[in-house]
Amino acid sequence: MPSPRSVHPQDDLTPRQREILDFIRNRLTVGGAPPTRLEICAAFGFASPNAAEDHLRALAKKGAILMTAGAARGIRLPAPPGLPVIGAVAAGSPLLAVENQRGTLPIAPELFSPRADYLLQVRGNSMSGVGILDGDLLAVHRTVEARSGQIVVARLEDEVTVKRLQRRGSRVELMAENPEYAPIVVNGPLVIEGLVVGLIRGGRPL
Amino acid sequence: MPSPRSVHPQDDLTPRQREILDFIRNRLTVGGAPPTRLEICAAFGFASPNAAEDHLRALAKKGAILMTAGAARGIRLPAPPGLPVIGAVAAGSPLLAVENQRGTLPIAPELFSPRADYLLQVRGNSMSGVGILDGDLLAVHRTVEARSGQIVVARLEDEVTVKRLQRRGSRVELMAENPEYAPIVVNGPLVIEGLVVGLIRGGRPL
DNA sequence: TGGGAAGCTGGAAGAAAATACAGTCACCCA
DNA sequence: TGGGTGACTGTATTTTCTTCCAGCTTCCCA
Repeated sequence: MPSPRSVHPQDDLTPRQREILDFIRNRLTVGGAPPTRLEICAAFGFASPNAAEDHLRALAKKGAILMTAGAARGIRLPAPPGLPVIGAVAAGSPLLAVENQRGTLPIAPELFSPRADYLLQVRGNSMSGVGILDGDLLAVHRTVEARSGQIVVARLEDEVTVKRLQRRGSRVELMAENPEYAPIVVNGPLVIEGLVVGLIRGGRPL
Repeated sequence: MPSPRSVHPQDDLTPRQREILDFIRNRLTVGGAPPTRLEICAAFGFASPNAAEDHLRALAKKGAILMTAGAARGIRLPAPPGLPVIGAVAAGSPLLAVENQRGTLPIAPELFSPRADYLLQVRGNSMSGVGILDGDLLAVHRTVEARSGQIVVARLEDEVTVKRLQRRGSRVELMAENPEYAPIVVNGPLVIEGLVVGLIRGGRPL
């Protein structure tokens, strides 16, 4: 079995490599074309093009970039720039959620702050009070840290739900934003999957 | 006065030049980097790199592309691909609206259907019933045609507002989606500025 | 009817870029 | 106390790319 490469190749990069990758990303979005070795040298103060070459080799080996041999500016990003769309999640009374990627939308993760890692399609109207409606795509930042009052993507057993996190002392509650839905008092294992950092609605006239 | 170059530089291109431009656009989005002269030759069957060079010169002269002299793959697109963000519009009781571009967000117009032409920032909560909240960015498709029941950007005198259009025979009403706001019965001049085709909320955790 | 403009061929010079080879230095780890 | 890895310097070679030159054909239009 081949080594199970991380879903986020940038996770196992060194800090320096991450800097290089960020620079390449920036050049691709701002300038429209990937940098050359010499441009990387100029940006980081390297005296030798081989310093850049080494970094690119390392990034390519880790899957963070793709390189076209022999081509000028032959650096490409492996994943088409955009956010993966994850299948519907129960936002009504929690239903089974499938972590199944439906596709990709050409939206920059940096459009949101903190950066979005994926889009999650909402099912149900339990959060309609804060303008999250059935079918909306939520931009989610992957994290396990969430403060009380924030809207989170949470997993209870095998069910994924979007709710407002409420900590009252030791008690943890998941609050809907719709009077028709009662708060869920957590006593089983709760996993915070991420923080809701944005919302996209579209594809048809509203 | 210099010739008033069109806002859409691709409008006064020859069919062949448009083909070349489309190819460059495709390479930029699919491949991540602009093509070289020889790659253009290969794609179109040219025998000489100068055929590509001539086209690039023509495209640059017409403002459809920008070229960095001496750089490999030095072709760039003039407008950063994205949607202009228009300043806040009154979505409460209609206030003065400024058609002032604040900036640009890197979002593909084709993300919405029909295609979005600009983003309009909402002020007020008159449309909260359909999940449009204060500060949201609405994706707007520029059109004067709207059917009854659609959510439109409308101009009444000098005021711009977002409401649901309601035609009852000859009477035209602009309905809020919030019980605190009364319907507006239109008797003065009404201009439909566009159709709301999407929504983006972000920039901070919700 | 003649003169641009668009759209090409063919060739070639020189700059820009990729890439190989041979090292150095610091750090972590077994 | 090595040995591997990351992060570089310095030099050199080859390939890719840009860019220029000189021409050719077709079409439109004044």
